[in-house]
Amino acid sequence: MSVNGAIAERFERIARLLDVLGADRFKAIAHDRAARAVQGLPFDLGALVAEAGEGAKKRLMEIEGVGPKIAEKIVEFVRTGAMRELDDLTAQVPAGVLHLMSIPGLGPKTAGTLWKEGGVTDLAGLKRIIDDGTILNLPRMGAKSVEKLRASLALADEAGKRLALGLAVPVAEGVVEALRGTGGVDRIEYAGSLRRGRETVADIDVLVATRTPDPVVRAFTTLPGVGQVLVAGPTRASVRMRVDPRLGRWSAEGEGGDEAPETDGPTIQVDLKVVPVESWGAALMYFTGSKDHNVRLRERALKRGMTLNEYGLFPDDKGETPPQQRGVRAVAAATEEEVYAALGLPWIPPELREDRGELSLTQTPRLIEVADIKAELHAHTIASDGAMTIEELATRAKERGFHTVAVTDHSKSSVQANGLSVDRLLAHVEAVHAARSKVKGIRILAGSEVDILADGRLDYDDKVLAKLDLVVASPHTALSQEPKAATARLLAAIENPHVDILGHPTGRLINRRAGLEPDIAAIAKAAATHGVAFEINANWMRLDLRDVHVRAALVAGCSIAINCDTHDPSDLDNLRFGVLTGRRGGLTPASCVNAWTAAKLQKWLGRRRN
DNA sequence: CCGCTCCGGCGGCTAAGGCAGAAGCCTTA
Repeated sequence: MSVNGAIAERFERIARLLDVLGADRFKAIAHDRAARAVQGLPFDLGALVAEAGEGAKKRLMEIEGVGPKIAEKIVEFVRTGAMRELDDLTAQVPAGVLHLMSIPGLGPKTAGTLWKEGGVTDLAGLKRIIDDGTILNLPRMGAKSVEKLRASLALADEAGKRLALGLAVPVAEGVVEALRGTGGVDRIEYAGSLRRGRETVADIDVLVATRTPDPVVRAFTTLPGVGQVLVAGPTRASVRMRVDPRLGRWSAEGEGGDEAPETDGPTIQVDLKVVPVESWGAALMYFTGSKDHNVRLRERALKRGMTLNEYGLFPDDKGETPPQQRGVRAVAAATEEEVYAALGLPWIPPELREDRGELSLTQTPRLIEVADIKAELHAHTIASDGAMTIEELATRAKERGFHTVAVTDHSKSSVQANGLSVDRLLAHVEAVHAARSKVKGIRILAGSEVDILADGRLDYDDKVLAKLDLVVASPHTALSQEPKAATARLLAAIENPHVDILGHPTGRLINRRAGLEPDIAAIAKAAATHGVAFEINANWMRLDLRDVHVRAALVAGCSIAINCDTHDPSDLDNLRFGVLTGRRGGLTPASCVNAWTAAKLQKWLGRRRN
């Protein structure tokens, strides 16, 4: 785990421990905020502390959400590898108590009560007192609560998991389409972290505007695939829904274990919120989040004498009951644009709503869009492990409106993917040249996805690489090497004069493999110097680079490529996920090589050739 | 604990739903 990740994880643990101990809840919130701030930083805290020396604390306090105490804990962790405060807190609470809170519906207060008054120290202990009935002796524990706990406990493993973006999107679109068909739906859209384009989601949020909520809620709770109905009121409902495994591609490409489709498939919580259409904008903001972004907006509203909730932005009359219930007229509510404008802000793209400084934007940034992408620069054919011929690949790319496609089959070390020997590669280059006369109207580049070996050498000699129009260099093996070795490895690849794009730089697989943890700032700096682009691999199982790395790469001045790593025609549909990830990192068309004109792209590819 | 504002102290986003226990707490979003 990266230093930032390790620190964030510890701050979160401190927050949860403070919650359970019933300590100052604002202190817990502060640690949660610090955790998220640290996670989103485009630089490494280990490096900052090392470089800044005595001034480290002061530098750290420049980070929003990091004050003197948090800064000291960061310095302490970087220098000693530990946080005494965390150790002290951990010693006060049995290890299993924090796991209790992973059960939906069981929060810190209940966990505290179960532990202190019920002697429960882990999930097994909870199960025991549910089974023998003694749980009923505890305060606020009735038959109904216990029954819910029992049901949630049975699904505890399932509920804690986050679902990959690429699996969640089809579920969300299915729900939206099904409900759109019920009568009286004015507007419907999915929101939440899915709309923000996060790589994984804990639940799916769907927002509906209608004058007749009852039939919509009823239709929702009886959709096919709905298991448990968690709550169902007049304006909101939550269910657990089965994810159809056929929706996603389950077997990983080439390397790594092929995962057998699970017979049941995973489940995901889906939340429905119903609002009147005049509140659409405010409700969409509320339901899109992030929570931290919303908190910032509400604070901003209060400072300006207004109050913001999911029904609108209202004048703040300090009333006891919510303003909309007293017929107070909203300052803004119908569209997101007008609510942001009334708060003195430009419309902020959902992908940036993470409380990472987006409230200081003065105009809406023009982020990359799917329609900007005019080239696929990482694609495989039947020569290695793809499903298409060169001609078919080129035809499909052309159909998408692309001006360029690069044929980049695997190199010789990727034996499992039928990587090309030097002789086969040279013949393949000839085949690509031949295909140019068969498929007109698109530029077909002869390239390779060449393995970056564990020590940083490339899988083909420079003489061979020199014959190619484009080289994507990617790590495929030795993906658990030490960060230092990983950094040196990727630096070596970047410094090779034939490399154009660093493909899926960390090799991580979402929910399956952590991948390399190089010093992103260091390799980004080198990539900027050598004119090498970093890839966002758009496959939803990869999304590699990830969002915060994209941001770090852009800060360093790198160009970014968004590639589908196409193996079969449907892979080009993954482009949207790569674009979302780029947007989350603040990527604009100017910094995305796939969005450049054919001429500009060609000029860039020629920069170190000839 | 943080940020703000002023150097010591104070306030900190908002609402709905569900349960337990009869007004309020807890959880989640």
